[in-house]
Amino acid sequence: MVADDALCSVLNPPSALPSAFFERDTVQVAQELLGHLLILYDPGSSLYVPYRIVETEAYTDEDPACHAYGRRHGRAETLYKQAGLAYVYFIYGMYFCLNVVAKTEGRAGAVLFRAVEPLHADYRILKTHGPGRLTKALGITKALHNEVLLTSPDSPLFLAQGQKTDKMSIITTTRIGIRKAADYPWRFYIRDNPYVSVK
DNA sequence: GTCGCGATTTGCT
DNA sequence: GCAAATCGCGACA
Repeated sequence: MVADDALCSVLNPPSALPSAFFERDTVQVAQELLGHLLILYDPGSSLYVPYRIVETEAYTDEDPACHAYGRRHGRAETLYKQAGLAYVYFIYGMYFCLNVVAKTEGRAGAVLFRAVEPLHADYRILKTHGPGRLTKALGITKALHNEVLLTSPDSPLFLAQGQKTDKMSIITTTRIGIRKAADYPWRFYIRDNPYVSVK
């Protein structure tokens, strides 16, 4: 467990979420990731920088909008591999999008990170509302594609247990920026959080 | 405030 | 050739 406003050192690393957390239904994982933490390790200061996950979307192999839909090769191959891997792709000629593979055995699927909230004051100036801005602010590139997002302190980026607040309520909507399966209610965000990309 | 455009990868038609 | 899980900027109202 990490104090929400604290940076952690290598001597006291945040506890990563177990791989079993991601070996479940993709839509359920997308919902439950809200309130948990994305931790970025800064090698310069040897500190872990925490961000609260405030907005996610789910994509599965039965979903026409998913890169794995009807296909099992190319970049989408990662979506069939083990849960907890990073799936990073380049889009619109300019932006990266960060996902974590989350699905039951034999399936394919991932959760897209659309927005995070920097928990440490020094990082609150970053623009992290929106999948493109988020990856730009955190320096996430295709270099992280296929990296494991579970182990600390080996991974530069991983997911950790957050403090769930009693009053955190979750809004469910349709996903942003897609035409296929535009009616699927698979986008989730924390109500009233200022870092959510689109209210 | 709202609208339209350009950035220029990836993979499918 | 073109659409896509996007964003920032400049034009106009």
